[in-house]
Amino acid sequence: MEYEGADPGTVRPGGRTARVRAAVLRAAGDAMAEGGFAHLDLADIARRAEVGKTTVYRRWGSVTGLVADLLTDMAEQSLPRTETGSLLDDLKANARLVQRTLTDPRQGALFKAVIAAATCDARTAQALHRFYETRVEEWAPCVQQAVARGELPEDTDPHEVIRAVSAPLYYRFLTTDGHLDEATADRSAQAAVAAARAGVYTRRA
Amino acid sequence: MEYEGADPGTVRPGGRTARVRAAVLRAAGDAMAEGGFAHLDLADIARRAEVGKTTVYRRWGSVTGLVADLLTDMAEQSLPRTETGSLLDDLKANARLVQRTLTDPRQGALFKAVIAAATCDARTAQALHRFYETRVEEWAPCVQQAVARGELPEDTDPHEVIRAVSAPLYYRFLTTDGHLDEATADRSAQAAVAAARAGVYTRRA
DNA sequence: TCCATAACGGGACTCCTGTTCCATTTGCTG
DNA sequence: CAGCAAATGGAACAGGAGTCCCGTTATGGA
Repeated sequence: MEYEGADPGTVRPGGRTARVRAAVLRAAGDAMAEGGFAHLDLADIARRAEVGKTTVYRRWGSVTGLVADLLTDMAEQSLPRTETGSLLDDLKANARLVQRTLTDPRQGALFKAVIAAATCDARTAQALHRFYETRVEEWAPCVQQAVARGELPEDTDPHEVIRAVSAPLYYRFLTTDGHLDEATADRSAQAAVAAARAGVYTRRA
Repeated sequence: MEYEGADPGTVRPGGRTARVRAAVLRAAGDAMAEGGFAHLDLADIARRAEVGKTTVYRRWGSVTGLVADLLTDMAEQSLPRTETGSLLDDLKANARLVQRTLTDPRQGALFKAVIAAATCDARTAQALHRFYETRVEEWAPCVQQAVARGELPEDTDPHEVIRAVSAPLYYRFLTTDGHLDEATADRSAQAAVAAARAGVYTRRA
C-alpha cells in the first residue's frame, strides 16, 4: 500500500520525464500563440511534442492545468531589469518591455491565451497571479530607491506603482484595437510617476 | 435565385425570432456567469433557453459568435452617468461603478468570460472594443467639462482619462487575487486626475 | 550493474459536440 | 385572411475529444 496519490512526474522528475515536460510546454506555447485558447486541443499538443496523447492527459489532465504549469515555468525564467538611477527612466524601461512583449506576435497571442485560460479555472488564475507577483516584485526596487532618494512620499507602496505602469497597457491590449506603441508606453510610465508623486499610492491614503 | 447569403434572423427579425434571441442571450449570460467561458456548451444554452439546439447553431454558429452578439446587445443598454460638477467626484463615481460591476458575482464572472471569448476570436474582440468605446464615450463629457472649467490642460484627450480610471481596476481584476474595494476605486480616480493635471494625457505629449 | 516500478505510448472505446435533413410552425406581405 | 417562405425543432448522423487498458521503456536506488 504505497502513496498512490502522488502525481505522475513527481517521483522520477529527471531524464525522460523532464524532457517530456519541456517538449509539451513548448508545444503548448506554440499552439496557444497560433490558435488561441479556444482551439486548444491536448491531442494536437501531444502530436507537436511528439509525445503520447495519454501522457499529456495523465500529467496535466486539462488545458487549463497545462497552462497553469506553463505559467509557473514562465514565472521561473526572470528577465533582467534596468537600473538607470531615474525613476521615470526605470519605469519607462519597464513599460517598453511590457509593450514590446504584448506587441510581439507570438508573445502577445500567448499572453492573450494565458489570460483567457486564467479566467476559466481557479488554479490557473492562481498561477497567473503568482507570475505577475514575481514580475512586480522584480521591479519594485527601483521604486524603493526613488523613495530613498526622496523622489516619492515615504510610505509609497512600490508594488502599486509598478502595477500602475502595466495596467494601462494591458487595458488597451484587451479592450481596444489601437496598437500599442512606444509613446503609449512612455505615457503610462509618466502617469504612474505623476500619481505616485501626488501621494496616491501611499499605504495609508 | 434570391439572396441566399442573408443571415438567419435578419429577414423576419420580429415575433418569435426576437423572443428566441432574447431567451438565448439571457441563457448565454447565465451560463457564462456560472461556468465560465471554457465550459460553455451551445447545447446547454439551448436547453436553458428552451430553444432547439439547431437554432442556436444556425444563428450564432459558435460560442464566440454568440458572445459577440451578446456584447452588441450589452453595448446598447447604457447606464446613467453622474454629474457632480467635480472631476474627481465624477471619476470616483465611474470607478466605483466599474468596481461594483466587477465585484458583483454574476457580472464579474460574465465579464471574465466575455474577455476570454474576445481573446479567442477577432469578431468577438471587435464587439468587445465597441462595447468599451461606447462606455468611454458616455463618460468623456465629464472630462471635457473639467477642461472647459480650466481644471485640466486644453488639449487633454478625454477618452484617455476615462480609460486611465478603468485600467487599474481591470488589471487587478485579471492579474491579482486581491479584492477590489472602494478604496482601490477611489485611488484609480485620484491617479487619473493627478496624471491628467500633470498633462500626461494631452494629445501632443 | 541490476531490479522494482514510475512513466510513457498505442489502440480501442465512449460520450458529447456540432452538422444535416426534413417536417412543422409562424412572421410578413398582399 | 390567405399563402409563401423564413425560422424553428426534433432526430439521426459524424467526427473528435477525453478515458481506459495493458504492454513497453527507462529512471533512481541498491
